Amino acid sequence: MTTQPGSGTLRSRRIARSRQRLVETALPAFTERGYDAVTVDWLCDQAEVSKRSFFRYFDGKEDLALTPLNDVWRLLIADLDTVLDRSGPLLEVLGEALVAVVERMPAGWERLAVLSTRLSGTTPAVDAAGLLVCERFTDQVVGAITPRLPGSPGAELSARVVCAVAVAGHRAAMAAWQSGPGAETRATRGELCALLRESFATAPAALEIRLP
Amino acid sequence: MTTQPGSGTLRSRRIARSRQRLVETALPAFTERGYDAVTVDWLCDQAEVSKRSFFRYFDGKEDLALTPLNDVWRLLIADLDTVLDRSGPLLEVLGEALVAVVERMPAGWERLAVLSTRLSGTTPAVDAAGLLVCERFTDQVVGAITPRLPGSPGAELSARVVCAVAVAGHRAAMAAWQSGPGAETRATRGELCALLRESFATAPAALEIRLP
DNA sequence: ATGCCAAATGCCACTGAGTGCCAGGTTGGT
DNA sequence: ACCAACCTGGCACTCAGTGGCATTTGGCAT
Repeated sequence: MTTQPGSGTLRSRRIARSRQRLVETALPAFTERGYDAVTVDWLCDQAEVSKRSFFRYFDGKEDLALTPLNDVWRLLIADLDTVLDRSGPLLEVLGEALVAVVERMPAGWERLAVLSTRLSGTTPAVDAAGLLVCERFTDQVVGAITPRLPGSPGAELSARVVCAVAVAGHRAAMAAWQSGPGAETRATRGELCALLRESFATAPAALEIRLP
Repeated sequence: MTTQPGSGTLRSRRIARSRQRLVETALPAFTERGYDAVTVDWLCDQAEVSKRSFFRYFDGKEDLALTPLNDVWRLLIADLDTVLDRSGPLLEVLGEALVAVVERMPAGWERLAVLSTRLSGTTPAVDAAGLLVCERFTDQVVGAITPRLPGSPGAELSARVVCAVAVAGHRAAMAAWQSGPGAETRATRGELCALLRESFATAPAALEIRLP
């Protein structure tokens, strides 16, 4: 978790700082020396955390690599009940909520998010883990939405389809954002939000696409 | 690969038989004793294949577990150029091609496909690997379609969205198919194709879904 | 301040996936 | 029959991830 310093108990702040230190160490190292070449043992050494604690903080090496991205989804999941109280097309609601969550991420999130996105573009294991998190998000949405749309047959499939589109839009936006020149230092949150809005606005028309 | 016996050279038939033996051994074992409890070493022992060869036949343990499902996507990818020569809405074209590929799978495919689907429902690592294969399918479609739709801006995003919907429809259909009573022995290919057609037909309307 | 308890930590040994290397065997073509 | 290419098995190795347990430490009530 990318947590603001100074919140919660001393204990939880220590944990947050350790996690933060690991992420700050890992992402640049992965980028420079390659994901496989950077071992968990080395990272633990650098961040002065025992390997055992590492696996208490993160679900695994991929989870560490995806922290900035996963934080977004986790936060969105945490807010789901509030988000789904709004009315309107589900895809729009999810899109706006996603933008809102991105805007709420802590300062400096951009730099790590860029590295994380690039990493999932180059490292299949990381990409797979990221897709899994998105799928879990979908499950949460389905679980939260079915009771809200009583008696509508096929609501589950519809929710899944909408989430799939949302995830695809998110991935496309992240890919475009990350690929800008000098993105690792210059990519701004405003640009990302604009890309996200654009993806979500364009997506519905995509189903019309025809082969000539 | 679930390959028909008797095709190709002696060498490739040996390989196909070894792969087949591994899959036939693995999927029931995974189901009965649990994915983690069944080790690669044990499987190699059973199928009389060296561990070294195992990793030459499969990309990993997950790839083995997903063989029946992955075969479908791989075959679809192999046929992509032919498939995309048709005209009409991309989603429909992909849907029909998917059904056609399923119908072409070798006899007895159903039994293993059911086990494989269940496995990805219960084992996150397997599910993640499955999602990755679908994502690679998407990449292939994007790569094949961009040159065919010259000068249409946003064609890439559109293709990705359509593939995401196709994948979601496929997953929903497989989940429904596999969950039928006694599916491990009684699930028929006809049922699956019907479910697939239904998913693909219903999907476009899903984007209209609204919150009250 | 003090002392207790639950939670966090570190350490060590262990399992299991996956790989590099190489020597020997099999196959298919000529 | 022979050769080159490819396949195979075996072995040792790395590294991710876990179980168990003794120890520390922050939180909190007194």
